[in-house]
Amino acid sequence: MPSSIEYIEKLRKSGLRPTKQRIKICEVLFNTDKTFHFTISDLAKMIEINTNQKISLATVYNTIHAFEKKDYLKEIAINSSQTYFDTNTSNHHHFFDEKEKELIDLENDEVDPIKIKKTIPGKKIKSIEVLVKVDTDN
Amino acid sequence: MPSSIEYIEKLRKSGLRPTKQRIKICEVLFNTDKTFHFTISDLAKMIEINTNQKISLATVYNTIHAFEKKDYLKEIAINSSQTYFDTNTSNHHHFFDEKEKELIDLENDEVDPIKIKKTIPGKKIKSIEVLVKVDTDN
DNA sequence: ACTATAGTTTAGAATAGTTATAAATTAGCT
DNA sequence: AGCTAATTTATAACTATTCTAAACTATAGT
Repeated sequence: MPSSIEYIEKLRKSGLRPTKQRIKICEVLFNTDKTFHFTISDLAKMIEINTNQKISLATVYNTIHAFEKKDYLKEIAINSSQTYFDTNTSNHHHFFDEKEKELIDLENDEVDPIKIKKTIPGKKIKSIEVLVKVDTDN
Repeated sequence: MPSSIEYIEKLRKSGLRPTKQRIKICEVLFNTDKTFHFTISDLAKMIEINTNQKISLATVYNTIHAFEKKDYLKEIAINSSQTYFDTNTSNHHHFFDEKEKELIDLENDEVDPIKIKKTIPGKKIKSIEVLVKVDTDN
């Protein structure tokens, strides 16, 4: 459970000025043992609940994009009307329940290693993402 | 290279009335040996080029969704500002070049079988999609 | 063939998520 | 304290997509 001083350090180290908005967003995202998935609107609600200080939606977007660029967060590849982010930045995959719009982590060691046999001339692999769509069992 | 009569049959068989708009869209999508990837705006451009008859954008959306539901097409899970579709409905995966916004097929037999070791109680797997993000090799 | 009806198309409005703008504020230097 | 560049902010703009409701059309039954 890092303190705000640690977030200030973390932000500074990655070249981001530790503003009170960024520190607050760090607290909302990282003051927990478990990682989680969220959309911008989820996050906006969490901030509103956790705080008296209001953060503009534009700032929330800016901050999340900055955090993503600095690898505090990962964007998850699904198409949904909203973009999902993950505070778990380790190499891992996802289940997605389209009905519940719910994401569940699928750790790397829960999937047999993905071996890609095809190569594309002039291109190198940057990431491999597995999305397992699930449905209610009936 | 199916003829429009074959598209009429195909549409009827799946319970879709063979309107001239749907037949034209079938021609644009399926009158080719190779399958391909497209966005709605790609498709709208292709229709404009291939035809004198104008098709309303709402109809293009309606038709693509109807075709997707009938498994003429597959939607590809990536997050991009636009949704991608694939005329290749076989079980397969994709490379995605984020810079070029280009998709490349990765056939099922070009990836070692994906074995998911985790299960979610009450949920069953509907699909497994692998997205390999690539970057210019340098 | 004619008609009724349900399905389809259409233009345009509405919606929603996201990005851009440009003015006000703030962090961090000297 | 004062300067400067980075950041925040409210709001406008943008864009992909969906909705609406009126006009049109395929087709089944007569």
